[in-house]
Amino acid sequence: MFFSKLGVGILRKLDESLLGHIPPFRKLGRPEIRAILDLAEPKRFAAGSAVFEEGLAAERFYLLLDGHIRVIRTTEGGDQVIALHIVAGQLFGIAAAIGRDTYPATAIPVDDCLVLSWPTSQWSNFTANYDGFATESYKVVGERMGEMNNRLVEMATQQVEQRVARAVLRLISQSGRKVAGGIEIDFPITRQNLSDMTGTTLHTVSRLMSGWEKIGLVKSSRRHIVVTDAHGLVVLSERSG
Amino acid sequence: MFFSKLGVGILRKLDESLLGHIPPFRKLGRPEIRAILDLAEPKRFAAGSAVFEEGLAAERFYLLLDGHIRVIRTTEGGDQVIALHIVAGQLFGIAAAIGRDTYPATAIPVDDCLVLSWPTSQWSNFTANYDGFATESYKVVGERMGEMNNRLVEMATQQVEQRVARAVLRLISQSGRKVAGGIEIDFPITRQNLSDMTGTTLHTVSRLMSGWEKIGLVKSSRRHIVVTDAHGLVVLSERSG
DNA sequence: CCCCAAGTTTGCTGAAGAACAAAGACCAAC
DNA sequence: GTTGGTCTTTGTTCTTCAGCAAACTTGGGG
Repeated sequence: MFFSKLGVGILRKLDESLLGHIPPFRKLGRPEIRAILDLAEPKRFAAGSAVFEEGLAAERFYLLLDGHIRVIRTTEGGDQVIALHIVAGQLFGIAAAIGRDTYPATAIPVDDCLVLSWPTSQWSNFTANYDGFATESYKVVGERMGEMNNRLVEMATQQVEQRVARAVLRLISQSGRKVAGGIEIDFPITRQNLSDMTGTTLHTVSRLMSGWEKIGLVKSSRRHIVVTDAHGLVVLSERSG
Repeated sequence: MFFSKLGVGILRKLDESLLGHIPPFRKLGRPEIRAILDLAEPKRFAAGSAVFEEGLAAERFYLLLDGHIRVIRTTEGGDQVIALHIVAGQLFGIAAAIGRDTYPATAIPVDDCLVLSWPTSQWSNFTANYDGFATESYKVVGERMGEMNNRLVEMATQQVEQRVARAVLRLISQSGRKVAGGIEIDFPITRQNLSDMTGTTLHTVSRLMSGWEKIGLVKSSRRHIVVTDAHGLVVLSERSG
């Protein structure tokens, strides 16, 4: 993690290049980025401590600088569903972008996270005055919508094994790190988590993973998954219909 | 249907009040609405003929004036999933709003539909120059996202009976008409359609509906459903977890 | 170093619902 | 009125996967 060793204070003097390569800010000049940074509140979150919770007033919007965030919804029955994962460089909590005034889900850091945030009241300022910010933000909304849509289709048409395989593939494509012998998911993830992403049980996920390990598709240990044969997993995820 | 008896030509001289009560245009004055109407292409679609198809270049965006539209996605395996229904007064095909240049799904009229459409190139003009248009459009995006999210959670956590019940309830809330003895879904809908909305089979939906009819929750005939005890259906939809 | 909590594996059983099958009902067109 | 296509119902069988239960593994904290 880039910033793990740095104190939060350092952000105050951080070079404007910090945001310069992140899509929503890519088109901006240094003075503009400086202005944006001056309005930002940097904050560190430990794994497990919610950044914001479903239903609360959306007072701020966020940018994840480092770490991974899990966006979850909890049903009345206590079931948890993981809606999506946020990776470094992405905006989140942007309820304002879609005309909402409460957060639709809860954001939980999976590991130590470093985030910037701004008051929601700044949203219209950003979209109106910073070139490309609105466009990029809506593109993010579009991508998430597309992903949700795909998952909906999967849930409706695919078997558990295919769904779990796709979830794993999605994770390595969004947040994979090349390692010797394959690609690993670069944040801690449990069978329970995978089952919350796919609408199944940890038991079933465990059985599937064991099976995959036996035929050489993955290698996993506690809270840790390496895909050793991504192609094989793709093939499996497309089986049967 | 309001316009069923009218020719399309009449739109050319339609009063500006036509759009005045529709949310995205609510804040506009008559000259502005006139300008928008002048850019619009009105068109009638018969049930079953696609307005646009998944994957095609998003050359226009649409407003549904009358009728009902079903937005579907088709898998490689040929399975169909109904993503949502559009009712009169709603924008659709607004890929531009979320930074896409192709349509993410196919739009099929369920009954005879009357739509207005504009070239996508006008999108930035509308959002920039017409007060409230952007805000309302993004609110629509937000609502659809919320609905999809809810369905995702349902698919992951609920049983078939609960899912189907909720689908029916959602339909009557979005597109219900009060009739003697209950609320009816005011467009034709088959068991197959309901199963495409809930990820089950027409057989299972048929069994469920028969059961519900027996205990007095609904009354249905060919392509036609009346909910006679909405409260009972809500109770049922919340059962078990 | 040991303990404990969190995470994982595995076996067994049963229920939900899909798949297969076939007949019946309704509607529109001829 | 007849015919054919679409939609619906109902029965039976079979698969998948959730539920329950219990043991095992792992790694961090005291």
